[in-house]
Amino acid sequence: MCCLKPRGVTYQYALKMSSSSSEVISADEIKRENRGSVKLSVLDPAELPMENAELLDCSPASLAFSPEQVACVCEALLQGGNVERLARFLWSLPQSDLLRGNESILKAQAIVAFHQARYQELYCILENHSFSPSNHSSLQDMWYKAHYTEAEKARGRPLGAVDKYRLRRKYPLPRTIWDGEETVYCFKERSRNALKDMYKRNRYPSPAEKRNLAKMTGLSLTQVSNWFKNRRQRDRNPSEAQSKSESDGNHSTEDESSKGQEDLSPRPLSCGSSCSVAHGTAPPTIYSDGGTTVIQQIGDVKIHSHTSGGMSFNGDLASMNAHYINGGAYVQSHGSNSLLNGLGATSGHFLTFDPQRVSHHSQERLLGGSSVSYAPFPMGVSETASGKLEAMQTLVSNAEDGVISSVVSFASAPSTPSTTSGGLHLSSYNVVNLPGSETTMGLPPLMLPPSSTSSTHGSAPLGNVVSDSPQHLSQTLLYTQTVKQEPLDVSGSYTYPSEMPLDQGSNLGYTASLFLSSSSTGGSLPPTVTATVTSALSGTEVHHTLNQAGRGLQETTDYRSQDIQLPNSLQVASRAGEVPVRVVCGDLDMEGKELAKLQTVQMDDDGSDL
DNA sequence: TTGGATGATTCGGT
DNA sequence: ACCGAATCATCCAA
Repeated sequence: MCCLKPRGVTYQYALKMSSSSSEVISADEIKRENRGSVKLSVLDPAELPMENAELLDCSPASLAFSPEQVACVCEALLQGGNVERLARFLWSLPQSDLLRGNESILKAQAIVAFHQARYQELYCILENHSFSPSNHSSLQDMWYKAHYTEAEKARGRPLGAVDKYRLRRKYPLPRTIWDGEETVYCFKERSRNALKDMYKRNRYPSPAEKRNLAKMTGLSLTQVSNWFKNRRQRDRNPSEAQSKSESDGNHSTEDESSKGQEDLSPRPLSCGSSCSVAHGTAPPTIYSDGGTTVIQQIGDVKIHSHTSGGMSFNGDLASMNAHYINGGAYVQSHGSNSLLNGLGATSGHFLTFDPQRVSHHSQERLLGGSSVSYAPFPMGVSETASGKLEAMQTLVSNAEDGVISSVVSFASAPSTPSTTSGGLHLSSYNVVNLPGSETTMGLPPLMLPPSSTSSTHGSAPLGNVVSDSPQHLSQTLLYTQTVKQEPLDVSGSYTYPSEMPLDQGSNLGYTASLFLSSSSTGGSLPPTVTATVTSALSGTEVHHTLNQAGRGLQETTDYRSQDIQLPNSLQVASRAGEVPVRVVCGDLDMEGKELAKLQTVQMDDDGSDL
């Protein structure tokens, strides 16, 4: 083997070859030209410095194309759009090449079969070989068009939209060219859910948010914009578009939540549509639903947000539990209805508050920067709830054009539910989202009216997280984040991490719990952090174990759930003064496809791969 | 076949 | 450029 080193053959090379030698129509011809004056010149001559000499010295036998080269030529001809030439090229290939199962060759064969109306062969190819997702779209089109064409020929008349719809039902896509995810009106369910989720939070997303949404959903910016425009329009005019559908009770919960706010529109709401359910201050409603505590505040909420120990819930829906274990002292709230208690992953708590509505522009500005704080739980909420308040969380969310950072602090809060002066233990553990991590957050960013942005008590600046004393033996941080979206959601303006995929396909919403535990290994070894994420819907658990510096991510269980998503970057620090531990959870996409790509990496305490 | 649901387009206003 | 309103085209389930 001498010439035409596969590694030297690039796609560009094939393209150039194809375009520069328009007469090349078959492998043999290409080979002949190789021997002649037409060189298989790569775009970068330095890549094959001896190319000409090698070519000239090659024996005929050595001119056989490698599989990569064949695939490369196929791709080039495919892109060139000359099916006839592609057909001749395939025809000239030895059977052994065709049988290799190379995807490019298979795709080329499929296209040729389609254009030559050999549909059974096309179906056979598509049904019996798995194709990469990048080819799914075109192959799906081919699959349907082939069936359409067959049906049209059989009927002798063009097909109508309904005819095509029936054919699609009759001949569903094979899983070899379809990821199995249902698409309705061209939008995948997950994309739709992402749009709905964003709409709940903000009916008027900023351009940056639209771009991010488009990226997440795989839709174009125009599609995203159209979706929001249509959505707003149809929320505004339910009498026209929805009056009938309302009567049959077949509306989605999301739609209902949108309708609930509709009389208050036009009113872009970055804080969530629930803001508009009612005005005035109303006591929060607390109810429990199968172990899920739901607190709902209708109307404006201003709860000692500026006093020490005061609590300010500005997200419409937020639920967190914090449990603090230190030296064996486990602090947990009590009472079945208490907030911020319950360690179980399935004990979701659901808090809903309606922040004071603000003007359109103010709302939009919220996305550009806000500060939110969770203070202890002293007001009526916790009074109604029977449980003690023993955990405090503070979350600060700053968003600037899609860049959000948050700081969450946990501290032992006083068990006196009605007081607002509970001591804050700022030296306690912190969960910190890295400031640079775009809009992905480990904890839901909450949005506040600008008037409340100053309430940040209990929040620990990032600097406090960084520590210099990594030796806190036997310390464990256990942090639980539980988020549950209820079908009765009053508008769901809860601000999920923008890239957290929601499973709204079921009315149950989802529950995601995050446990981060840290235990020192003693001595100079950094602590090990284990993160466990549980989806209440699927019951799937994901464990992450990593070393102190965040080096390496460990997936110790399969990640079958597509209901939840870890934040891209979550920094977990032990007590102030300790070296922070960073959890990098990978860049997961909405489709959850990347989930499967996460590799299991066993990490030793020192961070080295096992 | 029908009618609601939904994405896309057009148009005028800001 | 973005919005709302009106409308169209298509999808889809009954």
